Amino acid sequence: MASSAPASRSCSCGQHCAHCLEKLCTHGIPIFASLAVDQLEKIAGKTLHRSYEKGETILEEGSHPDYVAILNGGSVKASRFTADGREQILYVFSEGDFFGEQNLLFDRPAVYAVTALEPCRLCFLYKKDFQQLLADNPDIGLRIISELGWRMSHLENSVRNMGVRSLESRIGAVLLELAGKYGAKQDDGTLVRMPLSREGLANYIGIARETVSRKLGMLEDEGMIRSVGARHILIRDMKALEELAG
Amino acid sequence: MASSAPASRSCSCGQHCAHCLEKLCTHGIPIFASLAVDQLEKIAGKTLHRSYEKGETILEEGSHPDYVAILNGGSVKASRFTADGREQILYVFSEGDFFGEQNLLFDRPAVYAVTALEPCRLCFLYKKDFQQLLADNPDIGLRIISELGWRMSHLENSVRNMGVRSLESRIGAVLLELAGKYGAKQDDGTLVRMPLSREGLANYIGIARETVSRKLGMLEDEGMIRSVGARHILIRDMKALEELAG
DNA sequence: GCCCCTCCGTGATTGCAATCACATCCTTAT
DNA sequence: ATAAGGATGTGATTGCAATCACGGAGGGGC
Repeated sequence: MASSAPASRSCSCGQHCAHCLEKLCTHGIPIFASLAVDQLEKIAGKTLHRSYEKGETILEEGSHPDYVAILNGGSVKASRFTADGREQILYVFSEGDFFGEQNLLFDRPAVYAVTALEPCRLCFLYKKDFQQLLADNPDIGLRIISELGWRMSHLENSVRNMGVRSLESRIGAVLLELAGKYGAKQDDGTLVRMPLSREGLANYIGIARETVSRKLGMLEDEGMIRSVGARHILIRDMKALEELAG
Repeated sequence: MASSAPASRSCSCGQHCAHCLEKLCTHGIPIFASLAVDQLEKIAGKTLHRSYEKGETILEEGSHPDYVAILNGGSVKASRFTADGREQILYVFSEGDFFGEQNLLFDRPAVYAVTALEPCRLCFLYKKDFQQLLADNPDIGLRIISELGWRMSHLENSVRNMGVRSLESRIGAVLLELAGKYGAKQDDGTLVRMPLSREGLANYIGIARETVSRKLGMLEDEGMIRSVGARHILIRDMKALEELAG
């Protein structure tokens, strides 16, 4: 894993131009937001990079990764499996998200598998460098706590939603979430690029694939949304959707 | 809230005897584990203390507490409510657990209410003091990350379990969890003091109260457990229960 | 162009847990 | 002790989503 040669990321133009910043893998990552450019470059120089194709496994359940992985482009899913092979998707990560910090800092095995949902790029920061970084910048610890807090909010929402009976509100909630991450405003509504297939959606909210189809069909009949191809959904009435999601 | 006068907690015997350590509210709290005794005393001197009766609300959903609360004895539940008034319990906290750190560090409103399940004691550490503490001891930040990691594992488990169809395994999982926190080994099994009523259990795992009764009855018929009064359950066959929970 | 394979929608059936209704037990206050 | 109110067990019924089964659509490779 992550065995391809790391491209040097230091800014070759001798200045910190926008162009080079954009190519810097540590740039735009929330947990590194407090670092200065030269620090970003220093860290970037220590990372390994690798691209993954759709469907490739990045991290296996139960493994002991010795790196923090930072998602630099594309999106991945993090999922757990039950004994009888059913998948429960816990998170959909996209650019700027990270994973593996628990395993690295506290030597716990990974409790979920991470799989690419589309072609994506990751950068890996290894244990020693990450710990050094944390020691030098206590601020990063705070930012990690903050990010974990958001992630917990998300899970708390999931648990709450799954405890409720109404399937519709769960569908609504997940559509809103994906709209926030992958949606683009248009004249006639918000067009959402769906990183998950219908089956993926089903495994994300914990219901059957067929039920997802049926409920989405109902929402479409009501004029709330409209399917656009297989991988896009247009939200026509955001307000109604928000009300549905509660 | 927390308006009763704080008792001074510094060690009056002039030495760090076991007796006084036991009374020190900061002693035995995991996130403070790396602090020396004099630091523990210093923090303890800055805390406010208050006791709560069963059923009392400690923290309301949506409020902006400016303290971290550390549970010093007893147990509490953290729960969210749906629009139609249904309760979903997210956590059962007991001695040594803390809450409120997200609200305090990042000024986010509390997303769950916290209510006493039995008489309990809390100590409150206010914003300024907590931030100072974090700044002085970066180690505490790491310990918070660690604890949040465990809490996330718990939620990830909950989501996974709720995504699975089998009610039995969810019941089994929650019994195991409570056994770990409130269980005592005996000759004939593990006796678990149940902090939650049957309705509480139901709201914890997201199913109906009646179903909890029925499923527990089934487990009792199978000889796996035995109800002892209303507030205790004896686990007679731990192995079978673990298998059930997966 | 064609085939193959995966993803997706839809109908019919079934099963399981929510809900409703009520009797009983337990706790607690007076 | 006793009454009152809440918590709990249990049966009957119902509703909703899982499952099963299949046809169709779309997309990628050759």
